[in-house]
Amino acid sequence: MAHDERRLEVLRAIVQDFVSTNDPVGSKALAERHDLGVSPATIRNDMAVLEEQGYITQPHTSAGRVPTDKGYRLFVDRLSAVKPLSAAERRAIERFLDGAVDLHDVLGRTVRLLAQLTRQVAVVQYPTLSRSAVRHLEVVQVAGTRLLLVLITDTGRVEQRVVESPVEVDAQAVPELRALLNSAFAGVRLTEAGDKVPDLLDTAPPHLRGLVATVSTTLVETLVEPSEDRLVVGGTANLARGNAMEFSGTMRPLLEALEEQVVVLRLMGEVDPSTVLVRIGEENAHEALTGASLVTVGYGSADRPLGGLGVVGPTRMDYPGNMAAVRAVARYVGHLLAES
Amino acid sequence: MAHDERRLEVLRAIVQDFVSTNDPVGSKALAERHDLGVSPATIRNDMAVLEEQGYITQPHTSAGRVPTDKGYRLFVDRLSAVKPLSAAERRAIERFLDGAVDLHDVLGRTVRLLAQLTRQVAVVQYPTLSRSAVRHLEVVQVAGTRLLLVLITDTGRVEQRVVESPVEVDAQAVPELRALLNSAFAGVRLTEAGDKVPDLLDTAPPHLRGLVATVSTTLVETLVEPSEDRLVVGGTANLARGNAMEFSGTMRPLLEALEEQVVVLRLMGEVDPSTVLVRIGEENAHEALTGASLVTVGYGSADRPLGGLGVVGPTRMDYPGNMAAVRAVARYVGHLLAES
DNA sequence: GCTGGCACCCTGTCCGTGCGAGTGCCAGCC
DNA sequence: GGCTGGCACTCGCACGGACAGGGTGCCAGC
Repeated sequence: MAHDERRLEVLRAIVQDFVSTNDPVGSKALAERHDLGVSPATIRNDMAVLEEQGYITQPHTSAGRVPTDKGYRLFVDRLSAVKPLSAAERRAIERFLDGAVDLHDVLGRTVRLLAQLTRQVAVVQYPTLSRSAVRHLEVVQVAGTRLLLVLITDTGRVEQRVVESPVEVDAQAVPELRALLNSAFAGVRLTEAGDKVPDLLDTAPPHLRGLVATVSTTLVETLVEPSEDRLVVGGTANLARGNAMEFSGTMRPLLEALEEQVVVLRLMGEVDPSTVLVRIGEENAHEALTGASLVTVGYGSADRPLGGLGVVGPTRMDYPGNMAAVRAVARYVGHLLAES
Repeated sequence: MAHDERRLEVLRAIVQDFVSTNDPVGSKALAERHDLGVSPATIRNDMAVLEEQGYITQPHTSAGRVPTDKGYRLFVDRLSAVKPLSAAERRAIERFLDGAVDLHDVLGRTVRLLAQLTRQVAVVQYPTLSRSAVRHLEVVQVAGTRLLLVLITDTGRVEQRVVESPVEVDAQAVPELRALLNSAFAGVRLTEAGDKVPDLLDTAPPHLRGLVATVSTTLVETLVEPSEDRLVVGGTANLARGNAMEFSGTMRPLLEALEEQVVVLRLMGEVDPSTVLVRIGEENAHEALTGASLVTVGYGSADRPLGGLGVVGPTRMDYPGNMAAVRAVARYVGHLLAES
């Protein structure tokens, strides 16, 4: 029905105008700025219906309309096309990310890049340990009973743990231990590391057995557990951008949630590399994130997801632009980490 | 002269009142809340002198007085005693920091602890590489021509670099290379690593010489250079605390400076473990930090400084309290890292 | 050198008014 | 039936004047 059709067109126009101006948008302005082919009065009628259906609302009587969360949702789902990035932006991505020296650097650059591209707060999850495999294990003795265990994963991540041995460790035993651990764990996914322990204990020479048990317990315990996921956050200065702060109340709860990390990480957990996920306002089901939207996507390949990244900003954000930026950056980072 | 004496007492009272209430403080309120033994009129005279000398100022005619940067400086230097921490706070420090599993964790906890203790933004510098020594070097081949170099320092820090070799690397050569590097560099301060290279090249067996040259060049180049210093920032949510934002304009430049890191790191460079350094407002000589004060101190021992930590907040902050907290935390972290 | 008193200044607040933006509704037109 | 122009109505906001309160500077007196 051409009828409904136009109504959606009106909604799209409202979202676009409101995102770019931050003013509630009225029927007259809409008619002027968009070729809707109808008069303001007609638009008013459509608006009344849209409001009835819960897609828009007026902050107070006799002000323009503002999209609701539901309105943004419809916009994202049906009314927007992902905006392709400009050539300059593509180039910026390459230039920014090339020349990173290590994982930390890659993620640091990524987060800054995303923040700059979208003018929002950017978050990047460290490649999840549980999805990676052991590339190398290193054991260094730092004191009589104390060993430093360094794990290098095939995603280039380096993890360290101190292991306290109940008995003095013979310096001779360290290279043996290293060899044993590597032959047992090299190439093994961290999630499956636990399964290898019995085998390892069987094959270990008797004089090392105690030590191997201690070390592999720590290894499995601390590294299989995915709680250690970390998050890199950047561009928080963008929160303070809108002169009249965009967020309803203060932005403090948001800053707190970002530092908390756990909230955001949980949301990141559901992400996959093939689709950009958008969570709008109340959909986040977390108090601090009411009034905020997340645009997230996984990076890595479909069979080998590494983690997630995205941006968080006010619900009043440029969804198509941010979705495009997030997706493009995720692809690039995925390639970068896959080949290293 | 009892005269000057009282005038300073007035300044101290002004600073204390203003810090706790955030209202410009007037002569009458001062006389009521502090036992200065004189009448408001007298205090007014003293205030006029203090203003003349530049220690206080009035935001506008007929409002109370507010300390200037210079006033805070005098307060910090001469009028305040470092407030000892409460037993509860000491316990909190221990409880918070114990049970950290690795360096990253220690620093993360530290920054959260400091932020919580002071209700300001906290910053902690990673232990500086250039001041540490090599504990162990690990070489892992990740592809034909690509080696991953992992450096473990005696401060427990782990650094990694990818080294691209011009020629295919023989898998056999890797253990040899590792042994060579370790015997050459183990125990050597990173700053002095460069000096060892000629020796190393002399003693290296001919077939490894090219490889050793490549690797040690990368090592020295990238690791001696202190630019890689990192900063952990926490408690930014505290910036948004003051309902009427404490900072003159917006807090955006400050957030930007904190993300920039380099600005703060430069200030951290001058820090040492024996004295708490306070930089007030304009003293920071950086635009973004005008209106902000830094309280910093080094951690580590005098002969072995590791890095710096501190808090940044509005010039209107509780200097004695923050100085005490910063010092106490630095001491504890210093011990913690020294023994690991 | 301190004190009380007084005139003065300034800001923040409260209220009333006018204006403008935007709406809803209605009658008329295509 | 749907669209349009017109019109009355409703608020929010900006402007401006009045007012109270807090704070100062100065002066004369002790």
